[in-house]
Formats: sequence, structure tokens, C-alpha cells
Amino acid sequence: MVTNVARATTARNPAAVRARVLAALGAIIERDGLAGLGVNALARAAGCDKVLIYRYFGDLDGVCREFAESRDFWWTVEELVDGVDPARMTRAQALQLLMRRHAQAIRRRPITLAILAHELTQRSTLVAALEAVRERRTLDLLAWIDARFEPPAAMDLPALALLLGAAVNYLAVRGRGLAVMNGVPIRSDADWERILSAIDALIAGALTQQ
Amino acid sequence: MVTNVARATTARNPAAVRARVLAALGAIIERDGLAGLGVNALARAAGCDKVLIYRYFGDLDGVCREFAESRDFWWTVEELVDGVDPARMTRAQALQLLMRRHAQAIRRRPITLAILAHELTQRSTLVAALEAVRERRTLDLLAWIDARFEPPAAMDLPALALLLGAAVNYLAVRGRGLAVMNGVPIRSDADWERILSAIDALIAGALTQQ
DNA sequence: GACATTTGTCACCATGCGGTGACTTCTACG
DNA sequence: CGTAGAAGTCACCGCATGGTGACAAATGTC
Repeated sequence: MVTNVARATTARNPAAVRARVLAALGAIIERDGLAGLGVNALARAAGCDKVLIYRYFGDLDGVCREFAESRDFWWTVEELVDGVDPARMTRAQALQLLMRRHAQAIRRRPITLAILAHELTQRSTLVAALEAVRERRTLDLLAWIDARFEPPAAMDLPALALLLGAAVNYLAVRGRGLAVMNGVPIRSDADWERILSAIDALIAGALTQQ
Repeated sequence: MVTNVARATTARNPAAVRARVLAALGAIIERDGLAGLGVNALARAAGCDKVLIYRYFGDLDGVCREFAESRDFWWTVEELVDGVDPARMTRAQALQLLMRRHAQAIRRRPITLAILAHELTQRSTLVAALEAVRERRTLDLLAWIDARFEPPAAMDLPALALLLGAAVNYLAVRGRGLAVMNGVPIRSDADWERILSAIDALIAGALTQQ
């Protein structure tokens, strides 16, 4: 009975394998998106046999569930409202700052952008996870604002937040693959300064008029 | 030499096969999007053998190219500006009407919505075709406005159009699979009336202030 | 009517996928 | 030690895909 010479000392370490699988999942999503994700590709990227994925996570969905719990796909209310002072800012100023922070927060999360793009096409575990946390945090944020800034403006505030949030999401996702849209550049930070200035003007116009 | 009894009279008609393939492509995109599109599924939906697709169109891409030429994925400037009268409308009123028509035009084109969703994820022949016609028409429209409405406002007009267009695209695509976003319903025509009213307010605020 | 061309059908190939069983090797515990 | 069970490896299955070759039947042309 000969021992297999070619077999390297296989650094037997289940925790490390689990960690490598989760890390590989993030890398694949960041590089290729959620479209072509599969067990074979994941195992290949993690440098382990796919049977280990089934043993440790049960399923590709299990990997995604655990991955979702280990990452923060969305901003928290505290993260966003840090330094927002109702005593020294108007409602419009607060909204402008929050919108800037929202854009910053999602633009620097490539995996979140990939999931945002994917959720327009198909449903999945990661999409559901992102949707849940986003909807909850957004409503929390709106409640935070309502509790601190007194007069409900004439403007339909939820609709305003929806529109601007939708625009920011769309442009952030789109900026990954397209540099110019409607003749306006949308990729670099300088491009975004122009976009955010336009948002500032929109907010100011909407909340001061009437 | 026996004749094949099971062989039905195979209504030999290449033009009809071509037409059925193109129609089936539209049906598949409308139902399942662009993600899982393939030659096998297309041939199955068209009720013909896939070898005919290769013979008549050379390629799946060939089908897409011909499909793109046979449909109008985007509004035309004439379609959008019909009845817009610079003598009797302010710039803000014109923009509000155009925005409404834009939303209406893309919301009633399910294939356009599917391509819009897909272009955030991957590039393809149909995505490129849509991008080309959209970018051209949008710039034409902006030029049309600039030529007819005199004073350039203080507002960054291209950025305004970009933001509102992005928001409408995003919400139109999203409304297919999600009924409520940020607590605001986004699916029915009544829901959209609320959204469009908010857009009206944004445009009015942005163009009348200062 | 004879023949070449086109139309349609069926068979096949290589490849990749998700998923599972069987086996060897290592480690922890008695 | 010795042994049970976990960790890791390899081979395989069924299935679907994109793509092609071979052949039968219908059609147009001389």
C-alpha cells in the first residue's frame, strides 16, 4: 500500500476553507456580478473541492446566507446622520447632506452595486437580504428626520426621497460600465460632485418654494 | 423505401419561420428577460429546429440585430414633443410634460424595460442597440428644447434631465418586480401619478427659484 | 420528367453545470 | 496504541447547452 506521493500536505483546516469560500464569493460577485455564479466557479476560486461547499454550507444558498450576515450591504442610520444637527440646519440642508452620504455609501460598496444591478433582473437570496435591510433602514431614516425636523413641507417627502434615491442608485450602478449618459459624465468623483450639486439644487427648490 | 408516416406536412415556408423566430425572441425577452436567452430556448419557442436559426441568421446575435432593427425601443423626438408649444408654455411646463411622456413611453414597452434592466449587468447586442438610439434621441431632444426655449436657467439642465430620467428608468424597471419602495407604491398608474406629481414639483422648484 | 437546390429533421459531439457516492488520509479521543 | 469520525480527493451521473454533419422531402428550373 503506497501513499500518494503527489498529494501535498493538505493543510487540513476547515475554518480556513469556510473563510476562503466566503471571501471567494465576494471576489466573484465583485468581478463578475451575480449572473454566472455557481458552485463550480466558487469552488475553483476558493481553491477547494465543491463537495466541501455542500458539506459546510449545505448549498450555494447557504453560502449566500452566511455571506449576507457577514457583510454590511447598506448604511446604518447612525452612519448617515452623524453630525446632522436639527438645531443648526434646515431640513433642506439635512437632506442634502444625507443624500451625499447615501451616494458615497453605496458607491464605495462594489458588492452592493452588483446586487442592486441584479435585483432589477432576478430575485435571489442576496437580493432579498439587501432589500430587507435597505427598506428597514430607509424607513428608519425617514422616521428619524420626521422626529427631528418640525414642519412637514408641502412637498411629498417620501416621494422626493424615493426619486432622488432611485436616481442615485441608477447612476451609481450605471457608472460602473458607462462613462457618459445623456451627455453627462457619471463615473469619477468630480462627475459626482456635479450630480450632487444638481441634487442640492433640486432639494433646495423643492423645500423652499410655495 | 418507406415514407415517414409520422412526418406531418411541414408547411415549408422560410419567411414564416424567420418571422416566428423574431416573434419568439420578443416573447422570451418579455417573459424571462435577457439573462437565460439561448439558441435552444429560442428554437423551442419558435417551434422550429435550431439549425434553421443558424442557417437564416448565422448566429443568435444575428437574430438580435435583426430584431433590434424591426422594433422601436425608444420614443422619437416627434412622438415626445407633440403639442409642446413654446409660445404657450413655460420651460418648466414643457419639461413636466416631456417627463410624463417619457415615463409613459418606456413603461408601456416591456422589452425596453427588460433591456434597460439587463444593461446594468451585462453588455450585449440589444443593449448596445438600445444605448445608441437612446443617447442620440435624448441629445436631440435636449437640442430641440434649447432651440425653442430662450433663457438658459441657472439650473444645470442636462444634469436635471439626467437625474429625473435615471429615477424614472429605475422606478419603471423596478416596478415590474416590486410593488413598494421606500414605503411608496410604484406599480400602478395611480402610483405613478403621485410620482409624476413629485417630479412636477421638483421641476417647478428647480426652474423657478433663485 | 430529370436534376440541383433549398427546407426541414434527426443524430451527434464536446463542454459545462449541479449534485452525489466512494474512497483515502488525517486528527482527536479513549 | 487503536479506533471513530471528520477532512479532503476523485470519479461519476444526468442534464442542458452551443454548434455541426448527414440525410429525407419538397421546390424550382431546364
